[in-house]
Amino acid sequence: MAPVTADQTTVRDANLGVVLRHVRDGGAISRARIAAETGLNKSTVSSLVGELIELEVLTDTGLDERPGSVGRPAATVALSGRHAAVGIEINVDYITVAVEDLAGETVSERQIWRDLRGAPPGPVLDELAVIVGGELAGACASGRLPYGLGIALPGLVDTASGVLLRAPNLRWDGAAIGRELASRLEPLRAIRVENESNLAALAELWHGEQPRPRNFILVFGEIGVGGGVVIDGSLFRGAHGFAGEFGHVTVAPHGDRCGCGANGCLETLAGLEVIARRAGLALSVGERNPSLSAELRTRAAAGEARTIDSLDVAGVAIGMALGTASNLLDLDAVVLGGAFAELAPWLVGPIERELRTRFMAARWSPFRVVASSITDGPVRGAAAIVLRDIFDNPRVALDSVGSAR
Amino acid sequence: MAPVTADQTTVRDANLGVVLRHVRDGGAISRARIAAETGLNKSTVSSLVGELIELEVLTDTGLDERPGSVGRPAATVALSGRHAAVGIEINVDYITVAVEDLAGETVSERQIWRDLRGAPPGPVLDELAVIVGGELAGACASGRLPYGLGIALPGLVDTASGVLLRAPNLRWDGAAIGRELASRLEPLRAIRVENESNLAALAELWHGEQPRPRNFILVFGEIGVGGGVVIDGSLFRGAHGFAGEFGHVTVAPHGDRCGCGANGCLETLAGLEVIARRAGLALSVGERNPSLSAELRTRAAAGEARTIDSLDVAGVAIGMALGTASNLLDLDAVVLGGAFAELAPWLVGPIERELRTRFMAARWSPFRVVASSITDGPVRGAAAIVLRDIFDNPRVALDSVGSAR
DNA sequence: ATCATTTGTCTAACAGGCATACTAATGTCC
DNA sequence: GGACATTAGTATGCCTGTTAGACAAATGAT
Repeated sequence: MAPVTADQTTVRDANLGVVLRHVRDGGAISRARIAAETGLNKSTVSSLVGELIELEVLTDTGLDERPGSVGRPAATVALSGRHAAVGIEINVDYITVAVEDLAGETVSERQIWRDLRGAPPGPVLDELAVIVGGELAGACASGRLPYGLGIALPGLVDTASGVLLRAPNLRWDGAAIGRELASRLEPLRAIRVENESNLAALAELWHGEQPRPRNFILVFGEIGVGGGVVIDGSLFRGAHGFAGEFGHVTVAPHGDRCGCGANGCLETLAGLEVIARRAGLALSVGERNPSLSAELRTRAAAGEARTIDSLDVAGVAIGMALGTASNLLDLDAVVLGGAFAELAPWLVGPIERELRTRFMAARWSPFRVVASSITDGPVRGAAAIVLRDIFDNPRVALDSVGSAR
Repeated sequence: MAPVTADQTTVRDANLGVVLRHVRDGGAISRARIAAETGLNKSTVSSLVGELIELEVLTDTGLDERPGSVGRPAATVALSGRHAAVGIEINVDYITVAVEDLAGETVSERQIWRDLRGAPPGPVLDELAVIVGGELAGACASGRLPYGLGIALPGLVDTASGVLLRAPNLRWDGAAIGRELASRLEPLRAIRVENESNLAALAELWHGEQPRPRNFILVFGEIGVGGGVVIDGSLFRGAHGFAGEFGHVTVAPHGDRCGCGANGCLETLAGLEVIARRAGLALSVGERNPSLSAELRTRAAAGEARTIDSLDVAGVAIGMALGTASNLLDLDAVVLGGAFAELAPWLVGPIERELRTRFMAARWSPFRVVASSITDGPVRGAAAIVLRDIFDNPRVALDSVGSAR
C-alpha cells in the first residue's frame, strides 16, 4: 500500500534499463552513440555500460570497422546472450519447450504432439520437468546462465499464484502449474505463468515482422480461440490478467453452447475443430492438429467450396468480434496467429469487410489485418516475458547473480 | 523518439507527486505522518512539503488538536484549493459548466438545456465562451488561480488536436472544439478535450462513493450510450483515446442500423430514446431529456408493464455487451451513470443475470454492478483530468505560475 | 610529422535523499 | 511545579548519481 517513492537508485535503475533497451533495439553500438541518441552524458553512459557488462547482459564486440570514419574508432557493445530463459507452451494437443537467450536467439526448441484433454496434470508435469531439466542442462553446458521459466497455458491463469484457474478445452481447472513445476526443478530466479495468447502477442511485439504495430490484438486460433492485447507497446492484462479472452466475445447471442457456459461465443463459430466439422472433415479422436489445419489449408487452396464457406463463416464471426474489440480497446491492427495465420488468406477478406462497417474509428485509425509469421509465439513469448524482467530493471533482476559460477 | 532518461530532478518530481497525492487521499496530515506512511525520510518530507506550499498546492492548516496525544502537537497541511479548473460538458441536449478546485470542491456549476442536434458549433461556442469567461472571472474574484479547461464531448475525440472527429448524435463531425474555444478565451495553462464517458469514469474514480472500484467500466447512458474504462486506477484510453466505445458493441449482428453505420450496436437497443419509444412514450421534438428519464422512472415505479419490459430488454442487451467487455477488459465492476443511474433498479437485475453466464472469470472476480451517485460526472471529470496534471507532476505543471498574481 | 576529429575516461560540481543530531512543544508522573 | 518521556520538525554531513568540461588515446587528412 505504501506509495512508490524514488531515490538515486531509482534513477540508476531507470537509466540502466534505458541503455540496455537501446542496445537491444539498435544492435551493436558505441558508448558515444548511445550517449548521443539517449541524451545521457558520455560519462554516465560509460559508467552504465560498465555496470551492464559486469552484470553480463552486455559484452564488448570489438571496434566498429566502418571505413571512411575519421577519429578514434568506436568500441561497440551488444547484448551478450549470456542469460537465458526457458519457455513452455502446454496446449490442448501439444507441448513445446524452447530456450531463448537475452539476445533473442532461440537456443533450442522441442515439440511433442499429444492430446491432453482430460489427462491428469501430474504425470504430464513429471515428464515435462525431465525435458525442461534437460534443456536447462544443455543451456548451462553452452555457457548460459538460466534466469527463469515462463509457461503458456490455454485458459484463465492467476498470474500471481501461477494457478490455471479454468481451461475449458484442456479441463485442468485449478492446477497449480507454477508451483508444481517449480517443485520438480532446480530453483530459478523467476517462474511466470501466463495465458498463451497474451504471450503470443508479446512474441509478436518482440519478434514480429517489421513494421510491428504497437496497438494490436493477436488472435490466436487453435482448437480454442484466444486473444492477446498490446496497447502502446505493452501487454494489456486487465484487473487480474484475464483480459483479452477474445474467444468468448458473444457473436451470436442465442447461438450454440460454449465450453465456458455461455451461448454464442466466437469460439463456437471459429474454433479450429468447429471450422473443420462445418467443412465436412471427419475428425478422428486424437486427430493431430498439424494435420488438421494443414488439411483445411490444402482443401481451401484447392478451391473446395465447403471449406471456403466454413472459413468465411469463421472470418465473418471473427470480424464481428473484432469490431466490438476495437471499439472497446481502440486498436491499430489485428495479427492472426496459430492456425489462423495459416488460414489467413481465407479469413482476412471477411474480417476486413466486417471491421470496416463495425469499427467506429476505422476512418481515423490506419487499421491493418495481417498474419503472424511466428509459428511458436506462446513459447517464445513465455521465454520473453521472463527475460523482460532483465530489460525492465537489470540490476534488480540480476542482483548478484552475475557472479554466480 | 529519444528514450526517457532519469536524473535527480526526476526523483524530486516523483516524490513531490507522491506527497501531494498522499495528502489528497488522506486529508489534513502532519509531515511526520506523511514520512511514516510514505516511507520517505522526515527531512525529505519537510523539504517536499515546503516546496508544495510554495507552489500553493498545499497549505498549513494549523495544529492537529486531537486530545490524548502525547508529545509535540503536529502541524498539519492539506490541499489548498488555490488552483482551479473549468469543466465543460457539451451533450446532445444540454451544456454544463463547472469550476472545481484542487481540493475537489465544486466552486460553481451551471446547466443549460437545449437540443443541439445539427446546430452549427460556432454560435454555440460563442455563447459558451461568454459563460466560461464569467465563471473564470468569478473564480479569480474568489482568489483562485485558473489552471485549465477540460471539455467533455459525446463522441470520438482526437485528444491530441482537440478535434471532435465524430459525434453520431450531435453531428458536429470534425469540429476543432479545443482550438475554437481557446481562441475565444484568455490563455490557460492546459486545455484538454475528452470523450464524456471517459470523463464520467474518471469522476467516479475521484469522487464516487466508497468503496470505489479500481477496475471498472462506467456505462454512461443518455440518448447515446458510452463507456469509460478504468484499469488499475487509471483511465484506459487505447491507441488514440477512442477506447471504451461501449455503445457500439455489437449485440444483435443483424439488428437495426445505428448512427455509426453498423448494425445492432448496443445503442440501438439501449439508448434512452429507444427505450422510451419501445415503452410507448410519444417523443415530441426537442423533448427535454430530464423529463424523459424521469418519466420512464415514474412509469416503471408505478409498475407500468411496457416500460418495465422495455427497460428489461435494454438491461439484457447491456448485460450481454458487458459480458463481452469484461472478457476483453477483465473488469471488477460496472457503474451505471447518466440516465442509467436513475433507471438502475430496473436494469441491474437483467444485467447481472447476463453477466453471470457470459463473463468467463465471474467466479474469480468479485463483480459488482452499482449505480453512480454522481449526476454531473462528465463536467467533474473534465475539470479533474486537467487538475490531474498537477497531481501527476506539480512542479512541471505549475512551474513559475505559483508566483503569478 | 602535424593537426583535426572522434572516443572514452577522469574530475569537480551539483542535486537530492538519508541518517542522525538537535531543538521545540506538549503530556505525565512524582 | 519540575523532571522526564514523547513526538514534531529542522539542520548537518554523507552517499549516490548525473553533468560539464578537461584530457588522453587513436585514427585519418594534410
